[in-house]
Amino acid sequence: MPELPEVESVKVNLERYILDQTIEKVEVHHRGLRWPIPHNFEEMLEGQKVKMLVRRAKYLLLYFEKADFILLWHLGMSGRVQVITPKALTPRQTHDHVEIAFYSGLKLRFRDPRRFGAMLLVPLKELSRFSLLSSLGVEPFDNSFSGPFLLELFKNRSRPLKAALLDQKIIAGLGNIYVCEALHCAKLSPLRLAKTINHLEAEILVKAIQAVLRKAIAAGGSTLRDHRQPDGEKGTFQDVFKVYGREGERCLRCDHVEIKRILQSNRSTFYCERCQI
DNA sequence: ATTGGTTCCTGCTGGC
DNA sequence: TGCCAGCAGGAACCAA
Repeated sequence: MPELPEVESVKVNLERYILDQTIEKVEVHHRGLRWPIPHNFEEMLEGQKVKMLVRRAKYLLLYFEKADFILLWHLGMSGRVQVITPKALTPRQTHDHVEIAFYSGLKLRFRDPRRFGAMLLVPLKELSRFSLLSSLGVEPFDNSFSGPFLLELFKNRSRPLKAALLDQKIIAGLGNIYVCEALHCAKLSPLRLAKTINHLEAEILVKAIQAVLRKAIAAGGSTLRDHRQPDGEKGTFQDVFKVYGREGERCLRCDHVEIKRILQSNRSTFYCERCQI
């Protein structure tokens, strides 16, 4: 489940391989992602030299040296980017929908069984008003993301903290795993309404979100099933989850209380009833 | 304007 | 053992 830490890890790993590399050939084997891959996709990308990679929320943005567009890439639920070197060329698998070959001999494969991912070309001049990006909320590591800022964002929000934190229009990049972990870290109940948190709690929550994300990025993200670095490495943050997926196990902070799993807007929330108030 | 519910998709799991 | 319902989740979309 690529959330901010997974996408950031993919970005950093991918940079090592494709920065300054020129695309020789693009093959699309399945155009039916979240939005259909346009028919000029291949010819637009072929010949382009990768200049820069940027992560925004859970999106990966590829900038090219001479193109007047970017490649906007979302890994969806099950998306995985695989780097293949000429020496280790493996056969294409069922859900490898897109292959990008570079003149260096390197090849990228985008594998996405559930096809919730997306690959779009967005003109640079439309970037600032492109709705998928312009509607995104604050980046958790942005300087402006502070306690008072979060308090303002949550003012008048009559939704549980869980739902508010998952909303990409408020804060960008958190998914189910890291919302659960951050709320546990902040000792806040996922059931609390966003508008009820006070100044101190907002401060603590901001710090908790950043701390959890920072640790997860350092661990290369969480590998539950699909997530891998482009070079094949797994993330390890799943080994230190405090609550996510730990229903019925002991809370690592209060020791003897069992972690609860509840459904909030039809999605699992894991939390400790005792220490998350 | 906000909020909650539904939907897309495939692979895995648990119950019978 | 085999089948199938149910679940997993990111986020657009729709309805209230």
